[in-house]
Amino acid sequence: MLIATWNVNSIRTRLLQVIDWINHVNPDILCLQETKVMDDSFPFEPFKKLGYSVEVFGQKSYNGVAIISKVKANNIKKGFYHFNEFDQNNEISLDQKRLISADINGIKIINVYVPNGSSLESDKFEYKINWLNCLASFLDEQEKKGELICLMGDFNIAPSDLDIHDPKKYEGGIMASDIERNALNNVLKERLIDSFRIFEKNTGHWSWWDYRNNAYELNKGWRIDHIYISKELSSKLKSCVIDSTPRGDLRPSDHAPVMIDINLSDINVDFFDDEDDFFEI
DNA sequence: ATGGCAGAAGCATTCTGA
Repeated sequence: MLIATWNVNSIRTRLLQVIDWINHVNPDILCLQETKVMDDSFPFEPFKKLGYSVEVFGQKSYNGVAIISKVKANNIKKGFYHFNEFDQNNEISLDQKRLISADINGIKIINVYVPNGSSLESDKFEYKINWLNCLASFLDEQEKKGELICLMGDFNIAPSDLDIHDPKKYEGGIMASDIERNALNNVLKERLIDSFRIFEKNTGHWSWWDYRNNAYELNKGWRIDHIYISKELSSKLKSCVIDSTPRGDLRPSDHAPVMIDINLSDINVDFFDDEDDFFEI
């Protein structure tokens, strides 16, 4: 089963490239970030024509996430829903459309677009850290249910200096600070593993290249798009790949898609309690 | 130290991103 994540930086602008990529790669699940479109304007039809179902959580101009899957998603949740009942005014939970989750093929799929944070001195940085703390408590809730988790998306954090083309230059700055890395590790705790690092221990692998300064041509990138999986899934993981080819297209997203291949055959499908979580393989 | 490039909104220019 192929599971992919891609920050497309506007789904309407990138539509043909995304459809083309799906036709080439044939993913089972594709999580999108920065769709930048309200739900009623999302281009559903091209995906439905290819046999995919689409779940969206969008807003005007900014942010926006979507889950595109061959098997229809169950138990779709938008935002940090676990806060909503007791924290109606929490802008972290309700304002910016940055998280959508669903159960697909016995796995809890969590698609996130983590705030960028601008700079360490910015109010947006505080928002980023608060948002990550909310994500940590969201995962605490999921963990209580004992689900297999695949948490993926644009994290806007390089987990280590190996994930930055020039770590000295960006040391301690946005996407590279200890504060962000600690907040990320608090989300992951001991329960989630970086799929990419199971296979690749070296530097030089990027998922994002700045539009400016010829960064892609000079291969000056960062690895900030990640797929984290439950420990129980890691033994079933066959590969994790960053496909940088779409970044070389005309008018590309500044991010490349990342994907994993999981051997689904021996996952226990009785995992979920809810009856409507049963599915066909 | 600064700006550079791109997208959306909306029609000149600003806001946001990373």
